[in-house]
Amino acid sequence: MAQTDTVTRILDTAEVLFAERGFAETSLRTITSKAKVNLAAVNYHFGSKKSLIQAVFARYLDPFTERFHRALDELQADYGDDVIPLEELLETMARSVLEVPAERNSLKVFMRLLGLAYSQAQGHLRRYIQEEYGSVFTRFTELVRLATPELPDAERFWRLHFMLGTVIFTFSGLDALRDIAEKDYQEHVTVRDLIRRLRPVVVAAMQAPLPTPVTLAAQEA
Amino acid sequence: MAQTDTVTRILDTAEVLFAERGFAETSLRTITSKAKVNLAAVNYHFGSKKSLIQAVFARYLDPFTERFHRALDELQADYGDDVIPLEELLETMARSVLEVPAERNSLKVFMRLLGLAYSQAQGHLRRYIQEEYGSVFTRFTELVRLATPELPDAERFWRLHFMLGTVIFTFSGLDALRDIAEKDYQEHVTVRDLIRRLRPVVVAAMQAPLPTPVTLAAQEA
DNA sequence: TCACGTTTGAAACATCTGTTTATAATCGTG
DNA sequence: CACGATTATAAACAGATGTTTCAAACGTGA
Repeated sequence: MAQTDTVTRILDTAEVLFAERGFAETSLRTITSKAKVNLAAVNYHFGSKKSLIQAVFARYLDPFTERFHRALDELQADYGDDVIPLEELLETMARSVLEVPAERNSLKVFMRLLGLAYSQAQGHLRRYIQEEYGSVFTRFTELVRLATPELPDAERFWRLHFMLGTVIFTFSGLDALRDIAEKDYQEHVTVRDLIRRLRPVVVAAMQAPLPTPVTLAAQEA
Repeated sequence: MAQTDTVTRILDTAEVLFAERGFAETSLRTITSKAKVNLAAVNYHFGSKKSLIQAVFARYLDPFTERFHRALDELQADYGDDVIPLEELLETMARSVLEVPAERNSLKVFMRLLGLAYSQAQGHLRRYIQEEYGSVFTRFTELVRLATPELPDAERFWRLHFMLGTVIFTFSGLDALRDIAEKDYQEHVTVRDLIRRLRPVVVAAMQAPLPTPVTLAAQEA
């Protein structure tokens, strides 16, 4: 099939270029020439550059959400009415993320794309992701709520986003950080290695003591 | 002075547009028309768009590094040969960051720019910031090393970047997150409020137990 | 083999980009 | 005031961008 080949070749090329340089910094001409397809092929198969960007995300997020949902199903089946511990939830999420690009060798690309989705303006992207994949995260955060009853809702909300920042930021800048780490500490860092380092940090962060409440005296400006 | 007025009007406009949409997505025409100055003024006063971007950063980072250096001086004077506790170091850094845009009301812009510096390609920017302002961070991380002697060097390196991600990500997406938080939890979140919430999380993350070392059995692929 | 829908190809389109040029206005200073 | 330098302005430049057009090539079922 010539059609499918062109489509996947565009997607394969686009995802690494987007991950490397961002969306606005990657032109369709760069993509199509590197992918060895005609310039018009993008607009023919995807309609527009916007849609191409969304398609790139869908190819990662569709399998991820499906796996993540299934993993949460199993977890809930195992625990029945018992509360699922926080570590289990985090572990399950990490595993679901890791499994997605197992065939492809590009977890890096996946995480970098997520980072771009947050940091780049691209309003349409945030809306698309929220609408298309928001439900998994709602389900996940609800389970986290049950696992951390001692946390006020607002506190848990912020801490989850703190940790989201940690993960996305780390994997987004992975290459640069890895270079420094390798030069300074002579150790090659794999993604699994980073996840091993992240685990205790994230758990400790979620279980940190509550902040001191603001006293009236401390309120100024 | 007409010159100074044009220069600052360009910088004032550029920094908020950059923060809102990123560098590549903000054209010089957008900046100059919104700033009500001539298009050629940017190239006349700054030389190029690249240099304008760097100038925007310099206007934040110059005062910050100066304050931060002075604050660390005082801290080291107070503690003499004693080790400065981690909390003090973090507190000092937070205070230095907060003081910079006190006159301007744009801590948000400051943090968002930092986020962009990391996430956007813009190789020249990372180089510029590293060369121009790397020394303060070296000094800071060295003090953190003394404050956390139990951490292996590589572990501390990664944890510091984990926390950098937390902070930058949180403040970068502050507006969006604030909207959600306000809607869901009926509480208005100020920047000082967020810092109050961040403190125990960051401390707990830095002091989290060390990750379990990789066993030979667990090594696969 | 023919006809038809799908896919490719090269070229052109209009628009936007950062930068430069040449001229005019403005300012500070003697 | 007048002169020289600095700054502002409008116009043009060369190149890149996403998108569209239309003819050619292709694949497939009759």
